[in-house]
Amino acid sequence: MFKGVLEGCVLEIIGRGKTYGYEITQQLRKRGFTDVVEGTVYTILVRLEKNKLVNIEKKPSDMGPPRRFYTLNKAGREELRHFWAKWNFIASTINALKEK
Amino acid sequence: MFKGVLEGCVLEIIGRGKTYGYEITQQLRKRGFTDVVEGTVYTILVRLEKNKLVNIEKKPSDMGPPRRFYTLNKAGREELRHFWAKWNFIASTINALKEK
DNA sequence: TACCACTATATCGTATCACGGAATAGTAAA
DNA sequence: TTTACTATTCCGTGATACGATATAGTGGTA
Repeated sequence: MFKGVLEGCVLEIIGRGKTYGYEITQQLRKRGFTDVVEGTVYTILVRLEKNKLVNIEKKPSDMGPPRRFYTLNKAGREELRHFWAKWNFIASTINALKEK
Repeated sequence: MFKGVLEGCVLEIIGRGKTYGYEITQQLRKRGFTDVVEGTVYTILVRLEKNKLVNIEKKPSDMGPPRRFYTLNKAGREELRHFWAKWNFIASTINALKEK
């Protein structure tokens, strides 16, 4: 029930525009997920690819090795919507438990 | 980072008064965690015991086999406080991501 | 009696998730 | 040439939770 929260966050970030693993990691860190490591993000990206939720484009970079750019496909956008619905449910359930 | 959310919920329920595995499961279901199964709760209870967060008392029941009643000890109450602090942080981080 | 429903605990195997570490690769600056 | 930074990949591991099943006790009912 509580699984895949980080995956949902990664989906959300990809949903905001074409991006790549390293940048996603930076984004997450900046946003409060301070101790997310690259390894974690890349495993999630591999999973997203395996589950066919993303399109991938490989482009050379002048700042290091080539980057793999991710965008959400239709299934990915659908999954993202599911994720937020699930999150809202979880958050309200737990907040209710907290308060009463 | 997202681990142990269900464990925290179990701690909260125990924190409200002496209770036992089966009853905890019912409570969780009633409160929205509709598909929590006994197996899951018992693994958590074993973990709480192993981590010395609870006191246990065994009492006969006239409604079935004897029950193992759990209460939080000092470490358990401390852990519960930690859990809610962590949860508040997670919830606000994710809600911030959701909104902007 | 035999069977079922409900209460209650325990245990085992498994999948998934996320972590941590290390290797590899590329560019640029010191 | 060494270091720092960007960037990806892979591998091993631990923790969490799920699912299924076994066991045990009580009470009702056919």
